[in-house]
Amino acid sequence: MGIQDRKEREKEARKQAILDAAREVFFQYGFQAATMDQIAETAELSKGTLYLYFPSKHDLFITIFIEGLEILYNMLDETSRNGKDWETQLRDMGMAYYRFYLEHPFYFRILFLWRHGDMASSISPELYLACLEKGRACLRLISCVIDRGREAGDVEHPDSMELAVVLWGFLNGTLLLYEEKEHEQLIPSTLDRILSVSFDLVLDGLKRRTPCPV
Amino acid sequence: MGIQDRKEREKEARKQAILDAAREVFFQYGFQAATMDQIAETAELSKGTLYLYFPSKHDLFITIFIEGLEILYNMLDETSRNGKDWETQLRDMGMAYYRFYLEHPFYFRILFLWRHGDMASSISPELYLACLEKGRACLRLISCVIDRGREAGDVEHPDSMELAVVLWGFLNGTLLLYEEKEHEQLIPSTLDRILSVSFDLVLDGLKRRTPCPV
Amino acid sequence: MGIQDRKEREKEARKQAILDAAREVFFQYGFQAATMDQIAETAELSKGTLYLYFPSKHDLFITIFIEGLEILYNMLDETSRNGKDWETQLRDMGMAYYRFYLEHPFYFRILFLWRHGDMASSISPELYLACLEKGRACLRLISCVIDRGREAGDVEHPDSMELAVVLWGFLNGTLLLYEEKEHEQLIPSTLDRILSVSFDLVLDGLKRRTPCPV
Amino acid sequence: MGIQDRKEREKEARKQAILDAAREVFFQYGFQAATMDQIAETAELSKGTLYLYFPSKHDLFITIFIEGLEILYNMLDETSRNGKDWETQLRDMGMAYYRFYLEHPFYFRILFLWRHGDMASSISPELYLACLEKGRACLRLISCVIDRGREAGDVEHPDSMELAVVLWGFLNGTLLLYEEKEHEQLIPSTLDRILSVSFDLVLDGLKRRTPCPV
DNA sequence: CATGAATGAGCGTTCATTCAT
DNA sequence: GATGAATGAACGCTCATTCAT
Repeated sequence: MGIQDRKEREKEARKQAILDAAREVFFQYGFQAATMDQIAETAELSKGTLYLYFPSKHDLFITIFIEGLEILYNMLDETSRNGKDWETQLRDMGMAYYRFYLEHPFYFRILFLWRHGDMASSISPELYLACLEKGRACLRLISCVIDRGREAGDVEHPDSMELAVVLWGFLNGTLLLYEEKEHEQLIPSTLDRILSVSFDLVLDGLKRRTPCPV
Repeated sequence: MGIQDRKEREKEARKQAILDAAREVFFQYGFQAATMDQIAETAELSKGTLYLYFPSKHDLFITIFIEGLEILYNMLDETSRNGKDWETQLRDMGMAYYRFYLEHPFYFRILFLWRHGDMASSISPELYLACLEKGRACLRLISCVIDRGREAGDVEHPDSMELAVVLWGFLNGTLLLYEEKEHEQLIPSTLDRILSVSFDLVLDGLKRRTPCPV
Repeated sequence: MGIQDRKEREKEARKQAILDAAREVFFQYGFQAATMDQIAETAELSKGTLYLYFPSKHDLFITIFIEGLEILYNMLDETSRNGKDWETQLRDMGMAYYRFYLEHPFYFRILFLWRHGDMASSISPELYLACLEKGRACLRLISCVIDRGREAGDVEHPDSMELAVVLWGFLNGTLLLYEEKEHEQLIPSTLDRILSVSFDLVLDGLKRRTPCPV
Repeated sequence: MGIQDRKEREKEARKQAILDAAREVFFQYGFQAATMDQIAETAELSKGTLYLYFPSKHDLFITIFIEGLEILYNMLDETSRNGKDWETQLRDMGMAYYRFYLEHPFYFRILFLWRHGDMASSISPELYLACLEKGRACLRLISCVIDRGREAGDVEHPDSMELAVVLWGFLNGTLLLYEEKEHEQLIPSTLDRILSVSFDLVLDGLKRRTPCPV
């Protein structure tokens, strides 16, 4: 029985080696510019072997894509369990996303920056669905926190999932601004400051506005 | 005398025909995947003719890119002159951007979605600077409106350009969410609703919060 | 009648303008790399006009080629009339060729360096024959001088045309050595010196060797 | 063990097949006019395969070029060891060059006839230096023989390398005359005769001229 | 199972030549 | 006669994928 296991393990190890190489190459060059030759060489494997483990360049890429999604999800998930009040927690989750952006800039780029063309049509349906579901899960983590705000009476808006989408878009858009090569010449402020302003603004906007008497 | 003019007009018309074809192809496939063959075929011209009017694929693309930038700028600019109070105007400008997105979705994609690689290095410096300046001009339009809010004492934050960047990023991020092919399965709401929520939230967040007495 | 003449003259002038441009461009870039566009632009004429006066790029080139041949011929011819003794004259003609090389290096290159591929097959037969005849004429000038050496009893070899060919080849080969980009690294001497050695050697070799008595 | 060897041999064979095809095509058309498509078709391989074995058209060409250089060097080198007296040996080396020309006319053309443009700039420096050094080595072989003539007191000129260059140029120039397509109509003698005359003339010119007493 | 040699369609760009005006 | 816009066949080179071993 051990033989079977070992083979299984070796196979998995090989797959990881390929993924490691693909990650490195995709991170450095992006999807289009990366070549299977580069990946094969980096993995110290033959090009043919790549196709034994992954049916296409697209699939290889989407696997890396999902990795990033999972890392992001886990960072958000962990934060969502920190037991703080909803407002602090929401801000923490924003910061967690920011940390993801800082610590895994290449994953961030792959997830939100590089266009994937008609990738959807060229990858297997399972992978496609897996991507979707993971994205939904991230949004759910956020909407849960907002729900707590609503339960506390701090948030008025009735649909917390909608708010989650809005917040997600906000943060994303801000980070993306800084991904442009020219951002220094376009934006007169650091990302840190801009994000700080964003958080304040969003949280203020989110909180129920009790009309001031008089 | 008419002959000269007619020739001029025909030449311009041909240039437009090429741009029309290029727009169509770039819109459908993006910069990388589009080919000069496709553009030539779409324009019903030979490939060589393309190079009579545009020195390279990059130049063709950047011309389309700038078209989009100008359309967007003009829509924002027009709105910025509508003479309404700052809050309404800011909302109107957001809606103008939204209209741009709705009416020119492909331009939107070209401007904000598709990565342009190191396009900067392969286009003429003048074009590059023109692009940057146009982008800055858009941000200035926004910051001007915010300034009016500050002057009216409604906005506390001292740096209106920073706020403009934040708002721009917010709106962008939200729109981008809907650019994903899978958005229907990811987001449980229409873009209309999401944007409405966004505007409310941002404007509420923006306005000076006079601490409620008591 | 004057009108006819003027038209004729204008036509000739146009042809010369084209040739001037072609010469400039061919000299700078060689046959292959030169383009009809460059020539047209240099001539300040349209590309179509070039084809009105010359049936092809090849013909244009061969016309320049013949120009060079005529210059060379005239320089040799002039020298051949200087009335000096045969040995001095032969040396003078060698020097004339060297002067041609120095004063018209681009013509030299066109005549002896740049390969013309199957140019022969793509130009008109008349031009082709004209080239040949001019080349023969040059050789005849040399053989005539040698004949005088034979008549003077200084040269033994019976066929002066053969000797002319040999001398022509000698000089050519020596000059060609210096046309290689790398000649400085290959040849440990200046062209002046090498040619001086060559002339001495050839003239010594040419002169009848009366076996030394004893 | 044999498998490895066989693969190695097959690879080498393929490389040779490509070189054979390239030789054929370059010989027929020269560097510029030859195309990779032609070479691929001649080799009965796909174009991509060519690039598996040679990184560029230039490299393919320079490999053929060096082949020719080595053949020539070896023919000269072999002759330089024949132990005969210097005069006979020098004549033999001339004949060896002539044999090279006769037996490898296309290599001759590649080495001395076709311009290589700025090939120097597009090949690796090592290859470039190797070419130069091989050329120098050929000249050295000649100068060594002349040195023996000087030591024997038969040659007066003090710089045997200079003489070697002169002789090399002489022979080259003569052979080149016969490379012109039109040589039959230009030159009234066979190459054999012309070379024979050349050798006599050069050797006579080379030998010390003891002034005839009386 | 792993290899890596082979494929071939495809790319952006060039340029001699043609031809309607 | 003169124009110059249009052509289209090439070109050198790339690279995702296949398949015999």
